[in-house]
Amino acid sequence: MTIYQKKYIHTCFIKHGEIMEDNELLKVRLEKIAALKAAGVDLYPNDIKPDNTTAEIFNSFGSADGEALARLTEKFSIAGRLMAIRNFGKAAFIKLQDRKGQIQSYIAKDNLGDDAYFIFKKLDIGDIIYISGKLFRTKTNELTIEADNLRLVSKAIRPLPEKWHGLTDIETRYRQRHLDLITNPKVKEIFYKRSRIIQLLRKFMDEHDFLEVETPMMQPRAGGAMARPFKTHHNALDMDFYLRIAPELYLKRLITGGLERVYEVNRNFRNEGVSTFHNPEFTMLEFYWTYTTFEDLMFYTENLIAFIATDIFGGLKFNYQGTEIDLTTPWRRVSVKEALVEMAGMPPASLENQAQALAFARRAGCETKETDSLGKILMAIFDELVEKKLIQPTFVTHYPVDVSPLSRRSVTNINFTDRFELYIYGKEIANAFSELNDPVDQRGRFLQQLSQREGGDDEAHEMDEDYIRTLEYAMPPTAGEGIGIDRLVMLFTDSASIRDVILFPLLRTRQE
RNA sequence: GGGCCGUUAGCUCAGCGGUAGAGCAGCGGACUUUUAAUCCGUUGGCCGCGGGUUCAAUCCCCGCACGGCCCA
Repeated sequence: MTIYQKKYIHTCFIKHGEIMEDNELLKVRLEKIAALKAAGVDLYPNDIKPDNTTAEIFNSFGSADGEALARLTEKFSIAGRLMAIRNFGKAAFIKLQDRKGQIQSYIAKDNLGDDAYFIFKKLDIGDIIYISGKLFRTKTNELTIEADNLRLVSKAIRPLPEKWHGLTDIETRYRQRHLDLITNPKVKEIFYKRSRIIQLLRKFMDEHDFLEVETPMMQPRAGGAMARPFKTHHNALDMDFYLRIAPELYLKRLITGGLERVYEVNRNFRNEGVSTFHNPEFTMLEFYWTYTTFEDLMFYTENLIAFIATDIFGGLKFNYQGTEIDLTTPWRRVSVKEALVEMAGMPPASLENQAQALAFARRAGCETKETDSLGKILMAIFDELVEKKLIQPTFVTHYPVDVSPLSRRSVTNINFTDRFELYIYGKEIANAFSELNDPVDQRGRFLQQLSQREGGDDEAHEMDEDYIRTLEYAMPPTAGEGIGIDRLVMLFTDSASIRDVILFPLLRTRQE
Protein backbone atom coordinates (compact mmCIF):
# COMPACT_ATOMS: atom_id res chain seq x y z
CA MET A 1 0.00 0.00 0.00
CA THR A 2 1.47 3.34 -1.00
CA ILE A 3 1.16 6.63 0.77
CA TYR A 4 -1.10 7.74 -2.07
CA GLN A 5 -3.53 4.97 -1.28
CA LYS A 6 -3.33 5.49 2.42
CA LYS A 7 -4.09 9.17 2.29
CA TYR A 8 -7.17 8.88 0.12
CA ILE A 9 -8.42 5.48 1.09
CA HIS A 10 -11.45 6.81 2.92
CA THR A 11 -14.41 6.43 0.65
CA CYS A 12 -18.07 6.32 1.36
CA PHE A 13 -19.96 3.39 -0.04
CA ILE A 14 -23.59 2.38 -0.17
CA LYS A 15 -24.73 -0.77 1.56
CA HIS A 16 -28.37 -1.84 1.71
CA GLY A 17 -29.39 1.59 0.46
CA GLU A 18 -27.57 3.33 3.29
CA ILE A 19 -24.38 5.34 3.00
CA MET A 20 -21.62 3.82 5.12
CA GLU A 21 -18.41 5.48 6.17
CA ASP A 22 -15.45 4.45 8.24
CA ASN A 23 -13.90 7.88 8.68
CA GLU A 24 -15.48 9.87 11.44
CA LEU A 25 -15.22 13.30 9.83
CA LEU A 26 -17.04 12.00 6.80
CA LYS A 27 -19.55 10.18 8.95
CA VAL A 28 -20.52 13.38 10.70
CA ARG A 29 -21.07 15.10 7.39
CA LEU A 30 -23.15 12.26 6.05
CA GLU A 31 -25.34 12.55 9.12
CA LYS A 32 -25.86 16.25 8.38
CA ILE A 33 -26.77 15.34 4.83
CA ALA A 34 -29.35 12.90 6.12
CA ALA A 35 -30.85 15.62 8.32
CA LEU A 36 -30.97 18.10 5.42
CA LYS A 37 -32.57 15.51 3.16
CA ALA A 38 -35.13 14.70 5.83
CA ALA A 39 -36.03 18.38 5.93
CA GLY A 40 -36.53 18.38 2.16
CA VAL A 41 -33.43 20.40 1.31
CA ASP A 42 -32.01 19.85 -2.16
CA LEU A 43 -28.27 19.15 -1.66
CA TYR A 44 -27.35 19.82 -5.28
CA PRO A 45 -29.82 22.31 -6.77
CA ASN A 46 -29.34 23.54 -10.33
CA ASP A 47 -31.17 26.86 -10.36
CA ILE A 48 -28.61 29.06 -8.63
CA LYS A 49 -27.97 32.38 -10.38
CA PRO A 50 -25.79 34.72 -8.35
CA ASP A 51 -26.01 38.35 -9.54
CA ASN A 52 -22.56 39.42 -8.37
CA THR A 53 -18.97 38.40 -7.78
CA THR A 54 -16.84 39.38 -4.82
CA ALA A 55 -14.65 41.43 -7.14
CA GLU A 56 -17.60 43.44 -8.48
CA ILE A 57 -18.73 44.26 -4.97
CA PHE A 58 -15.27 45.36 -3.88
CA ASN A 59 -14.73 47.36 -7.05
CA SER A 60 -18.00 49.24 -6.56
CA PHE A 61 -18.14 49.57 -2.78
CA GLY A 62 -14.65 48.83 -1.53
CA SER A 63 -14.24 52.45 -0.49
CA ALA A 64 -17.86 53.27 0.39
CA ASP A 65 -18.38 54.08 4.07
CA GLY A 66 -21.09 52.69 6.32
CA GLU A 67 -23.42 55.65 5.84
CA ALA A 68 -23.25 55.41 2.07
CA LEU A 69 -23.95 51.67 2.26
CA ALA A 70 -26.91 52.26 4.58
CA ARG A 71 -28.51 54.50 1.95
CA LEU A 72 -28.23 51.69 -0.65
CA THR A 73 -31.48 49.82 -1.23
CA GLU A 74 -29.84 47.39 -3.65
CA LYS A 75 -29.38 43.76 -2.71
CA PHE A 76 -26.45 41.62 -3.75
CA SER A 77 -26.11 37.92 -4.20
CA ILE A 78 -23.07 35.73 -4.54
CA ALA A 79 -22.34 32.03 -4.62
CA GLY A 80 -19.11 30.60 -3.36
CA ARG A 81 -17.28 28.18 -1.18
CA LEU A 82 -17.66 28.55 2.56
CA MET A 83 -14.13 29.14 3.84
CA ALA A 84 -14.63 30.18 7.46
CA ILE A 85 -17.36 30.25 10.09
CA ARG A 86 -17.16 32.32 13.26
CA ASN A 87 -20.17 31.53 15.40
CA PHE A 88 -21.75 33.82 17.99
CA GLY A 89 -24.70 32.17 19.52
CA LYS A 90 -27.52 32.66 17.09
CA ALA A 91 -25.41 34.65 14.67
CA ALA A 92 -22.18 34.16 12.77
CA PHE A 93 -19.67 35.70 10.45
CA ILE A 94 -18.72 33.60 7.44
CA LYS A 95 -16.24 33.95 4.60
CA LEU A 96 -17.34 33.08 1.11
CA GLN A 97 -14.89 32.55 -1.74
CA ASP A 98 -15.68 32.80 -5.43
CA ARG A 99 -13.31 32.81 -8.39
CA LYS A 100 -12.30 36.40 -7.77
CA GLY A 101 -11.79 36.48 -4.03
CA GLN A 102 -13.48 36.39 -0.66
CA ILE A 103 -16.18 38.40 1.06
CA GLN A 104 -17.61 38.27 4.53
CA SER A 105 -21.26 37.73 5.27
CA TYR A 106 -23.13 38.25 8.51
CA ILE A 107 -25.57 35.52 9.37
CA ALA A 108 -28.17 36.19 12.06
CA LYS A 109 -31.11 33.97 12.87
CA ASP A 110 -33.40 37.00 13.07
CA ASN A 111 -32.49 38.08 9.53
CA LEU A 112 -32.50 34.67 7.92
CA GLY A 113 -35.59 33.03 9.37
CA ASP A 114 -35.80 29.58 10.90
CA ASP A 115 -35.64 27.48 7.72
CA ALA A 116 -32.51 29.05 6.24
CA TYR A 117 -30.91 29.19 9.69
CA PHE A 118 -31.55 25.47 10.09
CA ILE A 119 -29.66 24.89 6.84
CA PHE A 120 -26.87 27.19 7.99
CA LYS A 121 -26.37 25.18 11.17
CA LYS A 122 -25.87 22.05 9.06
CA LEU A 123 -23.19 23.62 6.87
CA ASP A 124 -19.53 22.70 6.89
CA ILE A 125 -16.50 24.59 5.73
CA GLY A 126 -16.02 23.61 2.12
CA ASP A 127 -19.71 23.65 1.21
CA ILE A 128 -20.78 25.87 -1.66
CA ILE A 129 -23.60 28.22 -0.74
CA TYR A 130 -25.55 31.18 -2.05
CA ILE A 131 -26.37 34.24 -0.02
CA SER A 132 -28.14 37.50 -0.76
CA GLY A 133 -28.59 40.67 1.20
CA LYS A 134 -27.62 44.29 1.70
CA LEU A 135 -24.13 45.58 2.21
CA PHE A 136 -22.92 47.13 5.44
CA ARG A 137 -19.75 47.74 7.36
CA THR A 138 -19.04 46.00 10.63
CA LYS A 139 -17.66 47.65 13.74
CA THR A 140 -14.22 46.80 12.48
CA ASN A 141 -15.11 48.41 9.15
CA GLU A 142 -15.20 45.28 7.01
CA LEU A 143 -17.48 45.31 3.97
CA THR A 144 -20.02 42.59 4.69
CA ILE A 145 -23.21 41.17 3.22
CA GLU A 146 -26.02 40.98 5.75
CA ALA A 147 -27.60 37.73 4.65
CA ASP A 148 -31.37 37.72 4.32
CA ASN A 149 -31.36 34.53 2.30
CA LEU A 150 -29.09 31.52 2.21
CA ARG A 151 -29.22 28.41 0.05
CA LEU A 152 -27.13 25.31 -0.09
CA VAL A 153 -25.60 25.04 -3.55
CA SER A 154 -23.41 21.95 -3.28
CA LYS A 155 -22.65 19.90 -0.19
CA ALA A 156 -19.11 18.81 0.61
CA ILE A 157 -18.59 15.42 2.18
CA ARG A 158 -14.87 15.79 2.67
CA PRO A 159 -13.16 18.40 4.86
CA LEU A 160 -10.85 21.05 3.43
CA PRO A 161 -7.24 21.44 4.56
CA GLU A 162 -6.57 23.60 7.58
CA LYS A 163 -7.45 27.28 7.33
CA TRP A 164 -4.25 28.87 8.57
CA HIS A 165 -1.38 26.91 7.03
CA GLY A 166 -3.50 25.77 4.11
CA LEU A 167 -2.30 22.85 2.05
CA THR A 168 1.48 22.71 1.92
CA ASP A 169 2.18 19.07 1.17
CA ILE A 170 3.65 19.38 -2.30
CA GLU A 171 2.56 16.01 -3.50
CA THR A 172 -1.05 16.54 -2.47
CA ARG A 173 -0.99 20.02 -4.01
CA TYR A 174 -0.09 18.60 -7.42
CA ARG A 175 -2.18 15.46 -7.23
CA GLN A 176 -5.28 17.24 -5.90
CA ARG A 177 -4.85 20.59 -7.58
CA HIS A 178 -8.48 21.51 -6.78
CA LEU A 179 -7.54 21.62 -3.09
CA ASP A 180 -4.49 23.71 -3.88
CA LEU A 181 -6.61 26.18 -5.86
CA ILE A 182 -9.25 26.39 -3.14
CA THR A 183 -6.77 26.84 -0.33
CA ASN A 184 -3.85 28.80 -1.71
CA PRO A 185 -4.83 32.11 -3.33
CA LYS A 186 -1.36 32.56 -4.81
CA VAL A 187 -1.78 29.45 -6.91
CA LYS A 188 -4.88 30.88 -8.51
CA GLU A 189 -2.93 34.08 -9.20
CA ILE A 190 -0.19 32.16 -11.00
CA PHE A 191 -2.63 30.51 -13.36
CA TYR A 192 -4.49 33.75 -14.02
CA LYS A 193 -1.13 35.26 -14.88
CA ARG A 194 -0.19 32.33 -17.07
CA SER A 195 -3.39 32.78 -19.03
CA ARG A 196 -2.71 36.51 -19.31
CA ILE A 197 0.80 35.86 -20.64
CA ILE A 198 -0.50 33.52 -23.33
CA GLN A 199 -3.19 36.06 -24.28
CA LEU A 200 -0.47 38.70 -24.65
CA LEU A 201 1.65 36.40 -26.80
CA ARG A 202 -1.28 35.79 -29.10
CA LYS A 203 -2.10 39.48 -29.21
CA PHE A 204 1.47 40.34 -30.15
CA MET A 205 1.61 37.65 -32.84
CA ASP A 206 -1.78 38.61 -34.24
CA GLU A 207 -0.78 42.27 -34.40
CA HIS A 208 2.18 41.24 -36.56
CA ASP A 209 -0.17 39.53 -38.99
CA PHE A 210 0.67 35.97 -37.98
CA LEU A 211 -1.85 33.20 -38.56
CA GLU A 212 -2.47 30.87 -35.65
CA VAL A 213 -2.52 27.25 -36.78
CA GLU A 214 -2.69 23.77 -35.31
CA THR A 215 -0.50 20.94 -36.54
CA PRO A 216 -0.40 17.25 -35.64
CA MET A 217 0.63 16.16 -32.20
CA MET A 218 0.60 12.55 -33.37
CA GLN A 219 3.29 12.18 -35.98
CA PRO A 220 4.59 9.16 -37.90
CA ARG A 221 8.14 10.49 -37.37
CA ALA A 222 9.13 12.67 -34.43
CA GLY A 223 11.14 15.50 -35.96
CA GLY A 224 12.01 19.14 -35.47
CA ALA A 225 14.14 18.72 -32.37
CA MET A 226 16.78 16.51 -30.82
CA ALA A 227 14.90 14.50 -28.21
CA ARG A 228 13.49 11.09 -27.51
CA PRO A 229 9.76 10.80 -28.30
CA PHE A 230 6.84 8.99 -26.70
CA LYS A 231 5.40 6.23 -28.83
CA THR A 232 1.74 5.40 -29.24
CA HIS A 233 -0.39 3.22 -31.48
CA HIS A 234 -3.40 3.76 -33.69
CA ASN A 235 -5.57 0.67 -33.70
CA ALA A 236 -7.68 1.08 -36.83
CA LEU A 237 -4.68 1.93 -38.98
CA ASP A 238 -2.52 -0.52 -37.04
CA MET A 239 0.20 2.08 -37.08
CA ASP A 240 2.66 3.45 -34.56
CA PHE A 241 2.77 7.17 -33.99
CA TYR A 242 4.96 9.44 -31.95
CA LEU A 243 3.79 12.30 -29.79
CA ARG A 244 5.46 15.30 -31.29
CA ILE A 245 8.70 16.64 -29.89
CA ALA A 246 8.22 19.84 -31.94
CA PRO A 247 5.77 21.25 -34.50
CA GLU A 248 8.65 22.63 -36.58
CA LEU A 249 8.55 20.50 -39.73
CA TYR A 250 4.79 20.88 -40.12
CA LEU A 251 4.90 24.63 -39.63
CA LYS A 252 7.58 24.89 -42.33
CA ARG A 253 5.36 22.87 -44.66
CA LEU A 254 2.83 25.65 -44.14
CA ILE A 255 5.50 28.23 -44.93
CA THR A 256 6.23 26.36 -48.15
CA GLY A 257 2.50 26.38 -48.75
CA GLY A 258 2.63 30.17 -48.78
CA LEU A 259 1.19 31.13 -45.40
CA GLU A 260 4.37 33.19 -44.75
CA ARG A 261 3.65 33.98 -41.08
CA VAL A 262 2.38 31.20 -38.83
CA TYR A 263 2.45 30.41 -35.15
CA GLU A 264 1.25 27.68 -32.87
CA VAL A 265 0.82 27.59 -29.11
CA ASN A 266 0.69 24.01 -28.07
CA ARG A 267 2.13 21.06 -26.25
CA ASN A 268 5.32 19.18 -27.02
CA PHE A 269 6.24 15.85 -25.50
CA ARG A 270 9.75 14.75 -24.74
CA ASN A 271 10.59 11.44 -23.17
CA GLU A 272 13.09 12.72 -20.68
CA GLY A 273 13.58 13.17 -16.97
CA VAL A 274 11.54 15.38 -14.70
CA SER A 275 13.11 18.30 -12.86
CA THR A 276 12.27 21.75 -11.60
CA PHE A 277 12.82 22.99 -15.18
CA HIS A 278 11.57 20.01 -17.18
CA ASN A 279 8.12 18.51 -17.52
CA PRO A 280 7.76 15.79 -20.17
CA GLU A 281 4.86 17.70 -21.72
CA PHE A 282 5.42 21.39 -22.01
CA THR A 283 3.99 24.34 -23.86
CA MET A 284 5.79 26.22 -26.63
CA LEU A 285 5.05 29.18 -28.78
CA GLU A 286 6.58 28.34 -32.11
CA PHE A 287 6.47 30.71 -35.08
CA TYR A 288 7.87 31.07 -38.59
CA TRP A 289 8.28 34.34 -40.44
CA THR A 290 9.18 34.50 -44.10
CA TYR A 291 11.74 37.08 -45.33
CA THR A 292 13.31 37.55 -41.92
CA THR A 293 16.55 36.22 -40.45
CA PHE A 294 17.59 35.08 -36.99
CA GLU A 295 18.90 38.60 -36.43
CA ASP A 296 15.47 40.08 -37.07
CA LEU A 297 14.06 37.59 -34.59
CA MET A 298 16.40 38.79 -31.86
CA PHE A 299 14.84 42.24 -32.10
CA TYR A 300 11.38 40.71 -32.32
CA THR A 301 12.01 38.54 -29.25
CA GLU A 302 13.21 41.52 -27.23
CA ASN A 303 10.07 43.41 -28.15
CA LEU A 304 7.76 40.48 -27.51
CA ILE A 305 9.10 39.68 -24.05
CA ALA A 306 9.38 43.35 -23.13
CA PHE A 307 5.75 43.78 -24.22
CA ILE A 308 4.63 41.04 -21.85
CA ALA A 309 6.84 42.22 -18.99
CA THR A 310 5.54 45.75 -19.30
CA ASP A 311 1.99 44.50 -19.03
CA ILE A 312 2.70 42.15 -16.12
CA PHE A 313 5.16 44.25 -14.11
CA GLY A 314 4.61 47.72 -15.51
CA GLY A 315 8.32 47.83 -16.34
CA LEU A 316 11.31 45.86 -17.55
CA LYS A 317 12.91 44.95 -14.23
CA PHE A 318 11.66 42.19 -12.01
CA ASN A 319 12.82 39.89 -9.29
CA TYR A 320 13.26 36.18 -9.88
CA GLN A 321 14.21 34.00 -6.89
CA GLY A 322 16.01 36.90 -5.27
CA THR A 323 17.86 38.06 -8.38
CA GLU A 324 16.95 41.19 -10.28
CA ILE A 325 16.45 40.51 -13.97
CA ASP A 326 16.69 43.53 -16.24
CA LEU A 327 14.99 43.18 -19.62
CA THR A 328 16.05 46.62 -20.82
CA THR A 329 17.00 46.27 -24.49
CA PRO A 330 19.23 45.64 -26.32
CA TRP A 331 20.15 42.35 -24.69
CA ARG A 332 23.66 41.04 -24.78
CA ARG A 333 24.65 39.01 -27.85
CA VAL A 334 27.55 36.59 -27.73
CA SER A 335 28.52 33.77 -30.04
CA VAL A 336 28.98 30.25 -28.72
CA LYS A 337 32.70 30.49 -29.43
CA GLU A 338 33.07 33.87 -27.73
CA ALA A 339 31.16 32.57 -24.74
CA LEU A 340 33.38 29.50 -24.49
CA VAL A 341 36.53 31.60 -24.47
CA GLU A 342 35.20 34.26 -22.15
CA MET A 343 33.12 32.24 -19.69
CA ALA A 344 34.60 28.75 -19.89
CA GLY A 345 38.20 29.81 -20.36
CA MET A 346 38.77 27.74 -23.50
CA PRO A 347 41.88 28.56 -25.52
CA PRO A 348 40.68 29.90 -28.91
CA ALA A 349 42.74 27.30 -30.82
CA SER A 350 40.88 24.39 -29.19
CA LEU A 351 37.57 25.70 -30.57
CA GLU A 352 38.54 24.36 -33.98
CA ASN A 353 40.22 21.12 -32.92
CA GLN A 354 38.23 18.05 -31.91
CA ALA A 355 41.02 16.42 -29.90
CA GLN A 356 41.91 19.59 -27.99
CA ALA A 357 38.26 20.35 -27.34
CA LEU A 358 37.71 16.80 -26.10
CA ALA A 359 40.66 17.06 -23.74
CA PHE A 360 39.32 20.35 -22.39
CA ALA A 361 35.87 18.85 -21.95
CA ARG A 362 37.28 15.89 -20.03
CA ARG A 363 39.18 18.21 -17.73
CA ALA A 364 35.98 20.16 -17.14
CA GLY A 365 34.21 16.95 -16.17
CA CYS A 366 31.86 16.78 -19.17
CA GLU A 367 30.62 13.40 -20.24
CA THR A 368 31.87 13.01 -23.79
CA LYS A 369 32.76 10.21 -26.17
CA GLU A 370 35.88 9.98 -28.32
CA THR A 371 33.65 9.88 -31.38
CA ASP A 372 31.63 12.97 -30.51
CA SER A 373 31.72 15.68 -33.13
CA LEU A 374 33.52 18.94 -32.36
CA GLY A 375 30.21 20.77 -32.21
CA LYS A 376 28.77 18.33 -29.74
CA ILE A 377 31.82 18.64 -27.51
CA LEU A 378 31.67 22.44 -27.61
CA MET A 379 28.03 22.36 -26.57
CA ALA A 380 28.78 19.92 -23.75
CA ILE A 381 31.33 22.39 -22.40
CA PHE A 382 28.88 25.23 -22.92
CA ASP A 383 26.18 23.41 -20.95
CA GLU A 384 28.60 22.58 -18.16
CA LEU A 385 30.44 25.88 -17.73
CA VAL A 386 28.65 28.72 -19.51
CA GLU A 387 24.89 28.24 -19.26
CA LYS A 388 24.59 28.91 -15.55
CA LYS A 389 26.44 32.21 -15.90
CA LEU A 390 23.90 33.69 -18.30
CA ILE A 391 21.70 35.33 -15.68
CA GLN A 392 20.70 38.53 -17.48
CA PRO A 393 18.97 38.06 -20.85
CA THR A 394 21.56 36.94 -23.39
CA PHE A 395 21.33 35.81 -26.99
CA VAL A 396 23.87 33.09 -27.61
CA THR A 397 24.45 32.90 -31.35
CA HIS A 398 26.08 30.78 -34.06
CA TYR A 399 25.70 27.18 -32.93
CA PRO A 400 27.77 24.41 -34.51
CA VAL A 401 26.19 22.94 -37.62
CA ASP A 402 26.28 19.35 -36.39
CA VAL A 403 23.97 20.15 -33.45
CA SER A 404 21.71 22.30 -35.66
CA PRO A 405 20.46 20.03 -38.45
CA LEU A 406 17.63 22.36 -39.50
CA SER A 407 19.48 25.69 -39.36
CA ARG A 408 20.99 27.70 -42.21
CA ARG A 409 24.78 27.81 -42.35
CA SER A 410 26.46 31.11 -41.59
CA VAL A 411 27.90 32.80 -44.67
CA THR A 412 31.11 33.59 -42.78
CA ASN A 413 31.70 30.09 -41.41
CA ILE A 414 29.83 27.14 -42.87
CA ASN A 415 30.56 24.98 -39.81
CA PHE A 416 28.33 27.23 -37.74
CA THR A 417 24.75 28.32 -38.18
CA ASP A 418 22.61 31.44 -38.09
CA ARG A 419 20.99 30.42 -34.87
CA PHE A 420 20.50 31.78 -31.37
CA GLU A 421 19.22 30.66 -28.04
CA LEU A 422 17.95 33.12 -25.47
CA TYR A 423 19.11 32.54 -21.90
CA ILE A 424 17.65 34.15 -18.80
CA TYR A 425 18.62 33.11 -15.28
CA GLY A 426 20.85 30.40 -16.70
CA LYS A 427 18.00 28.69 -18.51
CA GLU A 428 17.16 28.35 -22.17
CA ILE A 429 14.01 30.33 -22.86
CA ALA A 430 13.98 30.45 -26.66
CA ASN A 431 15.66 28.80 -29.63
CA ALA A 432 15.60 30.34 -33.10
CA PHE A 433 17.34 30.23 -36.43
CA SER A 434 17.32 31.16 -40.04
CA GLU A 435 15.77 28.08 -41.58
CA LEU A 436 17.69 25.79 -43.86
CA ASN A 437 15.70 25.79 -47.12
CA ASP A 438 18.23 24.08 -49.40
CA PRO A 439 16.87 20.53 -49.86
CA VAL A 440 20.23 19.12 -50.90
CA ASP A 441 21.99 20.46 -47.81
CA GLN A 442 19.03 19.31 -45.70
CA ARG A 443 19.40 15.75 -46.98
CA GLY A 444 23.11 15.83 -46.14
CA ARG A 445 22.33 17.06 -42.62
CA PHE A 446 19.83 14.29 -42.06
CA LEU A 447 22.36 11.74 -43.31
CA GLN A 448 24.90 13.11 -40.85
CA GLN A 449 22.32 12.83 -38.06
CA LEU A 450 21.58 9.29 -39.16
CA SER A 451 25.22 8.31 -38.73
CA GLN A 452 25.19 9.86 -35.24
CA ARG A 453 22.07 7.84 -34.52
CA GLU A 454 23.80 4.69 -35.67
CA GLY A 455 26.68 5.68 -33.39
CA GLY A 456 24.26 5.35 -30.48
CA ASP A 457 22.84 8.88 -30.19
CA ASP A 458 19.10 8.23 -29.90
CA GLU A 459 18.41 11.96 -29.77
CA ALA A 460 19.86 12.55 -33.25
CA HIS A 461 17.35 13.72 -35.85
CA GLU A 462 15.61 11.15 -38.04
CA MET A 463 15.65 11.13 -41.82
CA ASP A 464 12.44 12.71 -43.10
CA GLU A 465 12.10 12.24 -46.88
CA ASP A 466 8.65 13.77 -46.91
CA TYR A 467 10.00 16.98 -45.41
CA ILE A 468 12.87 17.10 -47.92
CA ARG A 469 10.35 16.70 -50.72
CA THR A 470 8.51 19.70 -49.31
CA LEU A 471 11.70 21.77 -49.47
CA GLU A 472 12.19 20.61 -53.06
CA TYR A 473 9.09 22.64 -53.95
CA ALA A 474 11.04 25.71 -52.69
CA MET A 475 10.51 27.19 -49.26
CA PRO A 476 11.03 30.96 -49.06
CA PRO A 477 13.82 32.23 -46.80
CA THR A 478 12.35 32.16 -43.34
CA ALA A 479 13.37 32.44 -39.72
CA GLY A 480 11.63 30.51 -36.99
CA GLU A 481 11.62 30.43 -33.21
CA GLY A 482 10.32 28.45 -30.29
CA ILE A 483 9.71 30.07 -26.92
CA GLY A 484 9.19 27.94 -23.83
CA ILE A 485 6.01 29.23 -22.28
CA ASP A 486 6.30 27.36 -19.01
CA ARG A 487 9.75 28.78 -18.31
CA LEU A 488 8.60 32.26 -19.27
CA VAL A 489 5.70 31.94 -16.87
CA MET A 490 8.11 30.71 -14.18
CA LEU A 491 10.15 33.88 -14.59
CA PHE A 492 7.13 36.15 -14.59
CA THR A 493 5.54 34.51 -11.55
CA ASP A 494 8.77 34.01 -9.59
CA SER A 495 8.13 30.26 -9.49
CA ALA A 496 11.03 28.01 -8.52
CA SER A 497 9.61 24.87 -10.12
CA ILE A 498 8.00 24.27 -13.50
CA ARG A 499 5.41 22.22 -11.63
CA ASP A 500 4.15 25.40 -10.04
CA VAL A 501 3.13 26.79 -13.44
CA ILE A 502 1.63 23.60 -14.88
CA LEU A 503 -1.78 22.75 -13.45
CA PHE A 504 -1.27 19.01 -13.59
CA PRO A 505 2.45 18.22 -13.76
CA LEU A 506 3.45 14.69 -14.62
CA LEU A 507 3.64 12.50 -11.51
CA ARG A 508 3.99 8.80 -11.07
CA THR A 509 0.66 7.15 -10.38
CA ARG A 510 0.73 3.80 -8.81
CA GLN A 511 -1.94 2.41 -6.57
CA GLU A 512 -0.93 -1.17 -5.90
C1' G B 1 20.37 6.79 -13.10
C1' G B 2 23.25 8.65 -8.34
C1' G B 3 23.38 11.38 -3.51
C1' C B 4 20.77 13.68 0.47
C1' C B 5 16.05 14.60 2.86
C1' G B 6 10.88 13.59 3.88
C1' U B 7 6.39 10.25 4.75
C1' U B 8 3.09 10.45 12.49
C1' A B 9 -4.90 12.42 13.37
C1' G B 10 -8.80 15.45 7.82
C1' C B 11 -4.74 19.61 7.62
C1' U B 12 -0.02 21.90 9.80
C1' C B 13 3.65 19.83 12.79
C1' A B 14 6.25 17.88 17.60
C1' G B 15 8.10 13.32 19.58
C1' C B 16 12.38 9.25 18.94
C1' G B 17 13.87 2.27 22.10
C1' G B 18 9.26 1.43 27.17
C1' U B 19 2.92 0.17 22.78
C1' A B 20 1.58 8.34 20.67
C1' G B 21 1.22 14.57 21.46
C1' A B 22 -0.08 19.89 20.12
C1' G B 23 -2.61 23.59 17.11
C1' C B 24 -6.41 24.00 13.54
C1' A B 25 -10.67 21.33 11.71
C1' G B 26 -14.66 18.06 13.89
C1' C B 27 -18.29 17.02 17.97
C1' G B 28 -21.06 19.01 22.74
C1' G B 29 -21.87 23.62 25.58
C1' A B 30 -21.73 29.49 26.36
C1' C B 31 -21.86 33.80 23.25
C1' U B 32 -26.31 38.30 17.83
C1' U B 33 -20.39 42.93 14.98
C1' U B 34 -16.04 38.64 14.62
C1' U B 35 -11.07 38.88 11.81
C1' A B 36 -6.51 32.40 12.83
C1' A B 37 -12.94 35.28 17.32
C1' U B 38 -12.89 33.73 22.57
C1' C B 39 -13.98 30.37 26.81
C1' C B 40 -15.20 25.18 28.86
C1' G B 41 -15.44 20.04 27.59
C1' U B 42 -14.42 16.13 23.98
C1' U B 43 -13.83 12.37 19.68
C1' G B 44 -10.14 10.98 16.42
C1' G B 45 -3.91 7.17 14.84
C1' C B 46 -2.18 -0.25 10.66
C1' C B 47 3.43 6.59 13.29
C1' G B 48 3.93 5.02 4.25
C1' C B 49 4.60 -0.60 3.17
C1' G B 50 7.56 -5.23 3.99
C1' G B 51 11.44 -7.64 6.52
C1' G B 52 15.28 -7.68 10.48
C1' U B 53 17.67 -6.53 15.44
C1' U B 54 15.58 -6.39 20.51
C1' C B 55 12.26 -8.68 26.31
C1' A B 56 10.15 -4.36 23.70
C1' A B 57 10.48 -0.50 17.37
C1' U B 58 6.90 5.38 15.29
C1' C B 59 12.12 5.57 16.91
C1' C B 60 17.83 1.40 15.24
C1' C B 61 19.21 -1.65 10.51
C1' C B 62 17.86 -3.47 5.40
C1' G B 63 14.57 -3.38 1.28
C1' C B 64 10.42 -1.22 -1.33
C1' A B 65 6.83 2.70 -2.69
C1' C B 66 5.72 7.79 -3.32
C1' G B 67 7.44 12.79 -3.07
C1' G B 68 11.13 16.88 -2.64
C1' C B 69 16.02 19.08 -3.47
C1' C B 70 20.77 18.61 -5.74
C1' C B 71 23.78 16.13 -9.43
C1' A B 72 24.05 13.42 -14.31
